Amino acid sequence: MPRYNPAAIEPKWQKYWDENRTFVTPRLPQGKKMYVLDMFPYPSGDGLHVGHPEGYTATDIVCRYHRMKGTSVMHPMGWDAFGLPAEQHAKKTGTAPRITTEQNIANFRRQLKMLGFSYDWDRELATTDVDYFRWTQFIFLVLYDTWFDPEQGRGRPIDELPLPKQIELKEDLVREYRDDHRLAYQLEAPVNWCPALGTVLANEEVIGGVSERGGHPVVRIPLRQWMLRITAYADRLEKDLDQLDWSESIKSLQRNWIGRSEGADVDFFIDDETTDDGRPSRERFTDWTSDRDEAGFPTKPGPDVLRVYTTRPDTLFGATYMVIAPEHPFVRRLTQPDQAKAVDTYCEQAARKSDLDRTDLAKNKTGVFTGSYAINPVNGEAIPIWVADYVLISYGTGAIMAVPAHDTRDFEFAQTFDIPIVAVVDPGKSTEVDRNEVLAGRQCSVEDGTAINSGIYDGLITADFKKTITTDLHKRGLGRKAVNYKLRDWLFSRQHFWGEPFPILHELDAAGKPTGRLRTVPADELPVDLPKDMKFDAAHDSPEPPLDKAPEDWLYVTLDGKRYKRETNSMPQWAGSCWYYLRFLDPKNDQALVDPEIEKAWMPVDLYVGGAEHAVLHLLYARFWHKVLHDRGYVSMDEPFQKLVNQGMILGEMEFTGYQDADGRWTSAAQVANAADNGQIDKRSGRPVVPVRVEPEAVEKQGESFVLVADPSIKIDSRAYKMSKSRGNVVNPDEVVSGFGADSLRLYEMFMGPLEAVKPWSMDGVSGVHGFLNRVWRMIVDERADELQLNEAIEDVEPDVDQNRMLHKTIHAVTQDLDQMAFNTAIARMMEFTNFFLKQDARPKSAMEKLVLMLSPFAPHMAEELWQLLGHDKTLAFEPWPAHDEAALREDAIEVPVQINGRLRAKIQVATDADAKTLLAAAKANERIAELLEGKTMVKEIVVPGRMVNFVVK
RNA sequence: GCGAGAGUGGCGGAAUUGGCAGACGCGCUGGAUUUAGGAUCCAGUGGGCAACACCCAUGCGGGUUCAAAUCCCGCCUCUCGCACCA
Repeated sequence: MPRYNPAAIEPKWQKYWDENRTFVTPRLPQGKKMYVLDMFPYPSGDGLHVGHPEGYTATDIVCRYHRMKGTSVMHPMGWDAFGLPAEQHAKKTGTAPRITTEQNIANFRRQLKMLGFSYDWDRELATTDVDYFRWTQFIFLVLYDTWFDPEQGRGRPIDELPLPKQIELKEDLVREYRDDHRLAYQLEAPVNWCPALGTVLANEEVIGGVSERGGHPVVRIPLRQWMLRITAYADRLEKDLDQLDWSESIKSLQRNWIGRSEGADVDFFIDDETTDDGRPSRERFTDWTSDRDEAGFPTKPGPDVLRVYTTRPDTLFGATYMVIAPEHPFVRRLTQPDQAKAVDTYCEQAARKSDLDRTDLAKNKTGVFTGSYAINPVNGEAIPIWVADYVLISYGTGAIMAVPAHDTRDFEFAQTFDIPIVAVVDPGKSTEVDRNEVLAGRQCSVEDGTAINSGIYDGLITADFKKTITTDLHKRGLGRKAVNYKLRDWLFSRQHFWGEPFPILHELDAAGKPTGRLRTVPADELPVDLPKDMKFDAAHDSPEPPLDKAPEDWLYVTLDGKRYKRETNSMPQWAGSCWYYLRFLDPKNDQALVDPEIEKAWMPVDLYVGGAEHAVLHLLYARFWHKVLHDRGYVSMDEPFQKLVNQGMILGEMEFTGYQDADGRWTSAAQVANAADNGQIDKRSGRPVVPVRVEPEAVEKQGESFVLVADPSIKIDSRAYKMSKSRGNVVNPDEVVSGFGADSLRLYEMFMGPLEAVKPWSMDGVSGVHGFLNRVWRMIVDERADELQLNEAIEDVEPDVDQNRMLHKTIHAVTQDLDQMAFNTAIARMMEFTNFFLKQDARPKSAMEKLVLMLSPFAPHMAEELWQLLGHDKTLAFEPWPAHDEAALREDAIEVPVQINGRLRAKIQVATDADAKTLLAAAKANERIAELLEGKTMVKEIVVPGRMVNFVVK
């Protein structure tokens, strides 16, 4: 088989690596270590997608490269295998989720092996393995057993939680107090229950009050849930980003999500007793302030105040009303009888809306007046308290002071309800707003500026004002500096079968009702496996988890004479992926989640590659767990992923789209607008049009855009779309491998462009790199012979100077590119090498060997085959990476551009090390330059040795 | 609206950080070989031009500099994320 035949050599070498256990990693690294991790896939029924091999090829190249540089490399692979699709499949077909999952894993494993990745398959694991989720459950117990000590800034065992004196000896109170501090706690939280689908939906699956799939009504009902107190770690999760080698854009996504803000908590006096006009009395307010003056600012607000959080304490004098969220506990209390009906109706409506609906209706502010007033602590003025759903109960204190002059939302609200607008910040000269309009209260300005209408604070600039007033409020016991986060606690339970069961038992009383007392399943009795034989209903009629219908012998447990019911919620898919990188290090350990010695030797993950879709949640959750495990002494470092790279999405092939109406008449793409019914119309005629795929031949570029060749007045859209089944532009790796081979697929995915960029697929591009591999093959192999043998141009001779220079230039460039993960340019370098040596009649064997070694991380199958042909009897996986020789790079002469007034006019040949003087002389001696300089006045001569010469003349 | 990133030939993309714009690949054009080509080889290929002279050209408009894709200012467009977070 003298022709390059990937279908034969790829399986051959895959078998070789398997049988020789080439990539099995030792327990502990020997010498320098490198832990390279891929985000493990969810093994869907559709199989691998060309997006998967992109990141996997990149990490495989890095691993193979570093092995050749003598590093101990850890490179495992596994499966994020819990998830809803297998459960839905079970409901439809009756096939148990475990069966479906195993089939899908087998398919994924086959596809990954087909691509020749150098994973240590002995470490393979799935989050659904009972031996694995035993430790996921164990970590849950750690979370349950931990409270966050804000003073030390770390998680500590719950029995170290200091107890307030008054509860010390009361068992039930102690229990409650502890439960209130655990990192894992229970909460009644609303879920989206869809009776028609018989399932609980995630927020993003509910659109406009109905399910995304099928459009069935969804109701929000409260359900007991498990929560994880990730907010306790918000500060560390944000700060520690600084020490990580992640792209700024991912860090900023995380920072954004955590959403730290600094401001102040401020108490506004409210009172059940009011004067005739319905406002709190002056005297009682004065008494309150003097009380506060003595007692200071209380940690928890009492019933006599409405506490707000603000990032703009400098605008306190401009607060003309207050707003509390419809769910605020004071709503009822503050509502005056004549407002009761309006407030009730409003709150009821708000309760029915999902968070999403509330924000969708952002355009118009709604709200109702409660009839009550609060007193602004800085100026003693009584201001009305409203209820409005633009204030969220889940952020800050669920109540705000509204400063319409300097907050756009408050401004809109105040305009709608005709509430006074008082400017307290003079924006000065501003490009954003009209200063006079702002001062008159007709325009809103959120900019910093100078304080006005603010009593003794007038004249202060915003930043100083904030500091000063926060200190003053604190002194008078009216407020305090505060920090808030957008990050919410993590809703950690799902009403699904196919997830990790919680190791939690609920105590039952004699009547079989829960007493509210919990008991954990002891760590040494884990795992809690899922019940084996469970029937699945296509839908069930209650939002309770499916495990509620588990067989009784699973569901009920009797311990120490007490009866318990198992927790029937299951953990979310995130749970298993939160710590898999630790288990890979020690996957068979049945004594610990990971042996500390091994953990210390291999962690942290030196390179983590995956899609940007996990930029926020997965990475945040995993970092959170890692920090808890660190605080509790299970792992040595407090960040798991040192370097993170996100591969860009691979889009479908470029498409040209034109628009036609029902009669087949074209409409220019520039004229197309979205119609109300999701369709598209011609803006001018109003006729509906439909997108039509246009062949590339029918299109040409004209100026900035593409137009129809047949009618250049018709503009055509050109873009690549995300691959999707519905668009029919999905590329299947199996297809590419059978057409071109795995090496071509790998090479193409790396050659497309920078790893992190979003890029469109092109089958022609695959055939392009396939052609390159063919040329490499022909450069080394005698294609005309019947037997596999070396090309007769391969000779056992020293390279000549030019050949040697090309060789070492290539080594130098490829090595540098690999260090920077610039795979596309590394491949280009090897193409140049190949183009050069194909023209050489004598190809030194040593040079060919070095190319094969450099190519091996990219196209390992072909490289192994050629390496063998070049006379080696074992794998090249551990051959030393070629080193370049600086001396070989030297050129005798170089070409230097000569410019006149910055324009290229000639190129001269000079010695490589020519100094400025020589260079200048050579430039002036050039015929063309001399001619052009004739009769001109020299203003300046710029000479950069080895680079260029520029004459500035008049 | 806020945040991040990006705009370079027909297409994907290079450009050692201010120093010859367009490496490498695709596509296209011409030629060679071939029964044939979606195989292989050779040559060409940013635009204008008879021209290898010259002019224009890195989203647009200014600026700094001997010199700008690269630095500064102001716009425009696209992609992604967040979205009433007080």
